Amino acid sequence: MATRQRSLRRLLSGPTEVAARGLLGCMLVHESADGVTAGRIVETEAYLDLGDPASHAAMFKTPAVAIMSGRPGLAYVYRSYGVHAMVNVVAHPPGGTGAVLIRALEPIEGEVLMETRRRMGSALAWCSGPGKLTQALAIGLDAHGTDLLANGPLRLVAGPQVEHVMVSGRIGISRATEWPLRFWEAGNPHVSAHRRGHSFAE
DNA sequence: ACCTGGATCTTCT
DNA sequence: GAAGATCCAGGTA
Repeated sequence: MATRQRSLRRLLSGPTEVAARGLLGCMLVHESADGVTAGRIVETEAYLDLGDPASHAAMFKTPAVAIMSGRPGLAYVYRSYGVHAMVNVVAHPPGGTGAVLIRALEPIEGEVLMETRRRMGSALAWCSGPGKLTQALAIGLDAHGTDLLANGPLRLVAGPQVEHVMVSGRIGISRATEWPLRFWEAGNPHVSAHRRGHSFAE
């Protein structure tokens, strides 16, 4: 397992878009006071450096965003629409900038907790969106800066490579919408349903 | 100081 | 298909 975490560190130290694809199939685990919740990553988006007009790195110059240039594996967490927390994993080559937005999980552990936190009956509604999964796993802004590769309560765990990966433009943004930086596991029902069409296989 | 626009989700019609 | 909830950063003054 030390080996697995090492390979994750290596994955996250490469190009952000490669990391976004490689994170599919990995697990996001959170041990909170209430109990353990965990899910398998099935949808991601890459946000690049200053050359990516949709990336916070190019849009803001705040201390929080600066973490995108920090050590690969750190968590970049921010609030969206004043309501939702979004989790990103810092990933870029040495000296670079970039992060991967975790957009959807397939619930693996702690389903009862997830249902309680989400107050939604269907399992498909628990983690099928970036704002949903942070609520289901109880990930808040206080998680910002966490090293997800350290063995802490909030962590990433490497998993088998996903075989069938689909790619499309990123969604919910207004710039560089055609850049093929959204990745998901083909056919997985836990992928966010919003604007699912218009995609292509790699 | 004020205004605007989001990497969204839910609950309506 | 549309809009409200609700916060924060950046631009403009």
